[in-house]
Amino acid sequence: MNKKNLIFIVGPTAIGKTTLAIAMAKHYKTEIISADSRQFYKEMSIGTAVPSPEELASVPHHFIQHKSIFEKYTVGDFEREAIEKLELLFKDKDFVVMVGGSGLYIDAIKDGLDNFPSIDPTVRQILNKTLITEGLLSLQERLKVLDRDYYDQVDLNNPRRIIRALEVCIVTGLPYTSFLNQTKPKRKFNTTTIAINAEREIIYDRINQRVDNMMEEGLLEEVASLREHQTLNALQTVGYRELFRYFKGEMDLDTAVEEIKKNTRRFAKRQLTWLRKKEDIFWVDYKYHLNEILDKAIHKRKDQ
RNA sequence: GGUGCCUUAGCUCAGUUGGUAGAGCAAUGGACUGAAAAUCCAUGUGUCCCUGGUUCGAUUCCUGGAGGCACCA
Repeated sequence: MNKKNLIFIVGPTAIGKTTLAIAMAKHYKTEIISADSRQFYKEMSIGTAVPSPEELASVPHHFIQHKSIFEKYTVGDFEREAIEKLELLFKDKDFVVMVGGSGLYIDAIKDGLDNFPSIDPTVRQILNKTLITEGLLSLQERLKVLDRDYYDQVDLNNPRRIIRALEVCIVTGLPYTSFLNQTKPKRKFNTTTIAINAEREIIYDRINQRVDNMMEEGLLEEVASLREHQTLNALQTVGYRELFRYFKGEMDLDTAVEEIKKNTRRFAKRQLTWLRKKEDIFWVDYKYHLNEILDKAIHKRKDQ
């Protein structure tokens, strides 16, 4: 029987995932891997709510601010690096904690993504231009020719989905769908997923409070220092985009802060939508007791 | 105290020549395999302030209240 266990801590933003992850990691005398698509970047810290220096010092963390916003970094890259790191950690640990709010990144570790060849980024650039010059319909028609199966199932209104499929089709000469549902190697560890949740009103209160705290900590200055890079993908992030707009004079500061709160609320809602459909999640209230989680979610096999 | 105006969705308001109502924003539900804090789709949630009256029928008209705003005292 496999004794290696990966514990995922998930949930909407600002619910307290970091705190639980640290408590859990301390309990098992282990380390934490972050699966947060924005805390990867070393140039961003206030707006991404990376753990505090004290928190980072209390338990070893990985994949926090290990990349630059100037680097291209994909879910696939993360999957490879994180699995490699996990194998290393599992050499002398039975438990590892992974924490993050990016559902796709969690799933990539839990179940694995299909293998795709890497795609030259210029292909996507060209397709993005085509979207502007020729319109979505033109891209839809190309997809219809190159991958009729995907054309029939994809959300045709979503340019991101269409462009992703097209870039794979164009570069490989094969339909996008031909890469899907490959038999993926089974993970060499067990997984337990713990999702923290609370009433919507409580989540929203916490979000509002956190945004105010970020502003007090100097989010405005952090964003100002990144202004010239605002078109980079990593900076397409709640808390940054709104303040870039403020600097452009599109809205006053109070409005920008309200927009940050609103967009963070919407983000939290999308996170919950992603999690709700999962069947093997152990949901806990934000006023959890660690021992209860350990007993019921992780050590449940002992009782059976 | 007097006069005028206002009270309809969480907010700002429109509207019904009397047949129980609709916009914007907010919100809610959903999709999503290398951009994912991204991107995309769908949805109106309501003692029409209260009370009597007229009427087959009142959120709409009339009486009387309550609250708000403005002006006059």
